[in-house]
Amino acid sequence: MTADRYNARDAEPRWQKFWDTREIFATKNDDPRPKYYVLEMFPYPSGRIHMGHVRNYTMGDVVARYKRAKGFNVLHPMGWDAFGLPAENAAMERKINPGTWTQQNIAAMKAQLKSMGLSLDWRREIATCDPEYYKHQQRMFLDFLKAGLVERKQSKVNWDPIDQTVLANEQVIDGRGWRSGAVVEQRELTQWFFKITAYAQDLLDALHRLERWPDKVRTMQKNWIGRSEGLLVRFALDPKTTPAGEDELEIYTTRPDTLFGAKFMALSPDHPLAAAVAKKNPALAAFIAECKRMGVAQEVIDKAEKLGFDTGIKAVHPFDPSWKLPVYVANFILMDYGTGAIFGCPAHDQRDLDFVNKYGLGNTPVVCPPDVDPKTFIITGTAYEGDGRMINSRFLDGMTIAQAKEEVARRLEKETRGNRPVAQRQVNFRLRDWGISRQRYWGCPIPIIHCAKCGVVPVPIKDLPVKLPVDVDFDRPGNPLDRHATWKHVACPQCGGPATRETDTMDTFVDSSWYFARFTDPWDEDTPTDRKVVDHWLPVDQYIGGIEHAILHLLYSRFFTRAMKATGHAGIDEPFAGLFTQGMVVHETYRAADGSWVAPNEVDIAGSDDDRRATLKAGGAPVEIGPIEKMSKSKRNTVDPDDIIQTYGADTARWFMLSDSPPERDVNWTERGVQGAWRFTQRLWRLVGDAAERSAPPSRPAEFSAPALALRKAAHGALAKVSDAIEKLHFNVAVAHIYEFAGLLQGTLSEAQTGRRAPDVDWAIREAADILVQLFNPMMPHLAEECWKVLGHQTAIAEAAWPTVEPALLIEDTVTLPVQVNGRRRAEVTVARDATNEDIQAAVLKLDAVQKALEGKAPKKVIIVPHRIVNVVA
RNA sequence: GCGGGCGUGGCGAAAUGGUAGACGCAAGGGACUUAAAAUCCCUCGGCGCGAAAGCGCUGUGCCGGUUCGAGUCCGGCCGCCCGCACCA
Repeated sequence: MTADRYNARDAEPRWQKFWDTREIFATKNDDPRPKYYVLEMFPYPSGRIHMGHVRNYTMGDVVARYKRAKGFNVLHPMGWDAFGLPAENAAMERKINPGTWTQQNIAAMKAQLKSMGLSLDWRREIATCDPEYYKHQQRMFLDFLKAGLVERKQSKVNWDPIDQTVLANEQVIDGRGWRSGAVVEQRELTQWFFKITAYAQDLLDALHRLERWPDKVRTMQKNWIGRSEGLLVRFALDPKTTPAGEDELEIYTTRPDTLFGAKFMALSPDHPLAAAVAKKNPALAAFIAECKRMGVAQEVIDKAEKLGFDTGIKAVHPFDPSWKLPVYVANFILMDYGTGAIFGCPAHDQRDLDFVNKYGLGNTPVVCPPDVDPKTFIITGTAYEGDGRMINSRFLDGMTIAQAKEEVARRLEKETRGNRPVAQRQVNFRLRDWGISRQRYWGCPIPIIHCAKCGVVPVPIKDLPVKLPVDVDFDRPGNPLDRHATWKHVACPQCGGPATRETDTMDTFVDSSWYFARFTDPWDEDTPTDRKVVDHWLPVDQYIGGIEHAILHLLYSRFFTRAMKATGHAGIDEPFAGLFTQGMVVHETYRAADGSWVAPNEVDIAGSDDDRRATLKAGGAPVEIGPIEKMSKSKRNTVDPDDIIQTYGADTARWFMLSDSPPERDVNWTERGVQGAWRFTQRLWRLVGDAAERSAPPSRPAEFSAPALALRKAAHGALAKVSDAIEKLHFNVAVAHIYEFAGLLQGTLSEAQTGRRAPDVDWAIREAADILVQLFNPMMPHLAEECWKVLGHQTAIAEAAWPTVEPALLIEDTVTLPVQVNGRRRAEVTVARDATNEDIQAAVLKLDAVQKALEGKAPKKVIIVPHRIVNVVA
């Protein structure tokens, strides 16, 4: 006999302990079975897990448990992305050491993850703030440096003068530091860079091979890399108008075909030629200063008007020495794309058109759209950027854009000035090198020593790790490493003289760019990876995480894996063979009368769906129900996973996360939905209990009666469908099939209750119950273990093999086909499975409904799709 | 502006070009109960006919097209969401 109610609070910790002590989820590297590596993006240890984590890790766990049952040696590890700014903020606010704060958070979140019943190999746990982890990262930094993949160079950065740190673009809001509120300055700083651009073409090309990645992510990366093919053109400058030493201007264009529509040239305010002219022209110097002050914030750019300043310089058209173009400095030209200079063709570029309309430079259309008379084609407020034939372009007239591009390139490549061709073809990328220097404490120290005599000296590998000092203070802004009394002062490894450490630390995205490789052998003390082991496990077969990492983390990891290959730390290019990006967890919002946000657990909801009313639990004041939005602290519409697990159990939370929406879409967390999931766990428990009371014959019956056979067919059909859905990560579909099958088994049980008990039916019921429990085991593992035991199994279901479909049971003797007449469904016909088309046609034409629909006409054609449909065409 | 995705009942959603709405939620009706909860059964896109079983028409944002057959493929609109963006 089983208890009436399933008690998750009792069962879940018990089974978690069981799995733990038996080390059921400990993965061996030398296991001979085929490998399967499933990974969810590891969390930042903020202190508490949130529902997004629950969704992410539940999906991964379903895959892990399913693949394990299917006979794979599954690697399913977990760790902590443990460096980052929040720890420093906590240090400042609460006077607690960032390391201590992080460790406390890890302990708390690990307990929460354990309460979810995830099938993780915790022996492989890593934290990126652990010197045992980051020493290997420092080692790879040095190897990358030796391989020419790391570079130190000056670059323009956002500098917060109050916090005295570099800010990422995302941390600059309306031109001000997000924390200090100070107006951010543009500074030239010397920084460390990973040369991701060295792999720009390869990172782009390989996207085509990532077939199990969402198209969306591939497209985003493609756009981010931003390849363009164009022409570098050297324009001669009219010496009469140009400062000494400057005789030409090189520009980059993807539209050399529009060269005869040129009206002006434009330089970036950061262009050296602009600086040269500004030396003798205070008005230009002032203009350039104004442009730089505008900054890079998105808001500013959106609103900024196109502004220019005429330098007085004239450039000579490459096809016509008598054609002179004015050279402007313009605020919309970026120094770090192409050459920082352009020629402007206003008729076919909106920005250029806006510019000439402001400065009265006019425009000449050179590409005429199809079906438009060139004589009447004029451009006024909107540039024409489409296809067409060349006009007003001398020798290009009549050509297509592609032909014209080619013709211009061919001619200018042949022409020379000063022994060099006037133009050359060039591929350009939008992608920039990855600046990894951060003026922060809580990150991986960059293992470099600066010596006045020897310059930049790598820390010898034997001296790794360069550990972070623990005795730091956060009472002032700025980098505590820089002002630490002793830490940075060291002897130069080369000359032994006094030297200082690099006090910048690495961007935390470096930490997460190789953790998936470290999981394969986290015990290796000497090297970042064991080549045999890492090449066995990688690539990750299924990676699961949020879309917010579509570019940064996923692109950095792709680069890092290539760099690891180049330096012998791995043998592959692509780290993630399969990628799945899950949707967010969203929830209704609530607002009190005074406009303040109210949390879901402070609200009572009454009324039906179309007339729902919310009131405060405390006091009963009315609450306004707002739109459904992403769970966030600011809107207070979060639900605490601990509360849900306490109230309903982890299995219920997991089930609901999977059941309601397709995994890539947002899921709306509702109390009703969770209750529905909870009721289903209880229903399964009762159902399995009832089934367990059937004493199945010890051996399989030789023959099955119709009801037994029907149940067996349903069980094996469900098995096939659920397996297929899990393979495709269609968890909501898998859940639906389980609901359906559970309902059917329940129906059979209550029918069998009233009738005479038959051994073959009982046998089929026991088989069906076993299959049912196996099917929901990946989603609700604790309940499954408990049910498995009730069904009399001696071993854990976590170690049971996935059941095998009996293919014969999926084949019906007869099939029922819908019959259409002229595409409208009129009847159905049941025929033998192997009936010939002639038989089917004869049977169909005999049907009254068909004859009626034909209205005496003879059928022209009868289309029979085997086992699918019949369509009679009259 | 460029790129990508989506649009199906009251709601979340299913549906290799082949019976649209599986499954769940909500709702309505019934059984059980002193009552409630829980549980079980039935109904559930719209319109119409019928006492009922059932039958007919209509229906997947809008307009066209391809096809024996379109939620699905193609073209054009409309709407929503997401990403990128003075990238020459």
